[in-house]
Amino acid sequence: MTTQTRTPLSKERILGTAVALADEGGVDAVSMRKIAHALGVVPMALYKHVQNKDELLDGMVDAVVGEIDPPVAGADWRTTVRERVLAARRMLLRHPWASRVIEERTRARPDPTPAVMAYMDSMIGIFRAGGLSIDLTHHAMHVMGSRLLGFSQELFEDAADPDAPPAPPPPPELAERFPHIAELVMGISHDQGSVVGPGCDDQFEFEFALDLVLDGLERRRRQDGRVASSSSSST
Amino acid sequence: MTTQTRTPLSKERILGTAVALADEGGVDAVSMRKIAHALGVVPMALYKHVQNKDELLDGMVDAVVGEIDPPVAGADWRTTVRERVLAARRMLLRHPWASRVIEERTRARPDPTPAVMAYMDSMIGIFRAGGLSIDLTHHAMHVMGSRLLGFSQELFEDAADPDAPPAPPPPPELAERFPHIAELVMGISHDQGSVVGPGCDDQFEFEFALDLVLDGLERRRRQDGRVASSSSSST
DNA sequence: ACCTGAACACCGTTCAAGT
DNA sequence: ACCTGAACACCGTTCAAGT
Repeated sequence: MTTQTRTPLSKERILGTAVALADEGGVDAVSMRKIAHALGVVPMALYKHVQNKDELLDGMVDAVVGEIDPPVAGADWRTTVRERVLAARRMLLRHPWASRVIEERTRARPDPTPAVMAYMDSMIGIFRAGGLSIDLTHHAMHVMGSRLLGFSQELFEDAADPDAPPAPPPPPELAERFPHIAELVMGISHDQGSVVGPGCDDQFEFEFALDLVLDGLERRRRQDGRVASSSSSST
Repeated sequence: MTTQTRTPLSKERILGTAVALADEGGVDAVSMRKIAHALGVVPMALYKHVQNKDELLDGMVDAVVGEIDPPVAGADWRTTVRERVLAARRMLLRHPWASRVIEERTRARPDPTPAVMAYMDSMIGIFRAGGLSIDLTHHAMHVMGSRLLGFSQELFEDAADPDAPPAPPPPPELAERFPHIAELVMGISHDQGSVVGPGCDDQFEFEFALDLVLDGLERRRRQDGRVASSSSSST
């Protein structure tokens, strides 16, 4: 009905609308019918620019992975990787649906999408330039794999909202069934100012894990140098 | 039509059928209608034992998490955690749909399901008994979070099937666009017997990452002892 | 030749009608 | 009072009919 009809449909416009819908309403808000409706178009019109929904999801993945800030030049490998991963995390926080879709689509396709390939290629290049052996770089990519795309971690999920109600103290029945969880929740609370825990600082926890992994890789790199790659590890 | 009608419907029977369907056909094979059909029952009959599909998925999560072998007694914390995580991985390999569903449902619920809580409680107990501080245990749980449930990692996904066709050498066009990936693929191939890489040994890569993390936690634990928890880290 | 509406084969779930 | 079939509001996608 609007003048939107002027603007011709294109894959970019479709992907942009799909990403916007996902950002607003989660991945369930992305359907061929809803995208078409948002564009003032009949559902079947989308199939001129996109083969099917899987290809649409691949396009969304490429769009957001392409948003990740490029690596900054001039620092050591550890800093460069760290910044790049934190940039990836910022993208994932902007698009909460993305980690799920990236994982799903990467699993479903024979190869990752081009932007994901480019991201991986760049990351491998940083490791290699930093002096990691091919073997160690390969292991490093696997280690980062579960991390750099930020899957899960929030097993506690205490709601990041700082204005949330103070969260009821753990019911005594929980303390009885799960004493160690209860101790942890209490302990975390005491370490901080507030009486009952305001939940976890996800950014801190993410960086803790990232640094733990980077420390380990740097240690392995130095060992590699000393033992001249005597271990013929698998793959 | 069969004598199945004799066996009364129960939540256990429904969950067992749902898990079997998922094991065979993936998570898409799990629908209220298909479960009902497999049980020789009308779809609405399921709603007597299960409030809705989300509750069914929660039940499936609890069923498979409950399958994880309990911790073995008498070893140091590092070995105990290692064995437990490898047991979790074995469960995830038996039920390839599980990591996705566990993540989805854990994200959607206010608290994890009871079996997941029990698993976490047990894991926390192992860390604490091993001498990790409450703070460090908390960080450790976050670090393990993305790992112990085994999300992702397979970014390469070279098909674990050892009898797969030798995999075509990377097309020269790929080597041009993604030189670092190409180098890695070639390098991995050379390190092994075969001419072109047979893909990754996922079990090896998993254990490499796990040991990297456990090494890092053990190191932090020893540091903690020396500095008497001077760092008042967030959460 | 192009576009598109109706239709197909699915969903989870509601609800009223039948026993 | 209980059970259940039809119906509702959705899906992605096919395909034939209309321009």
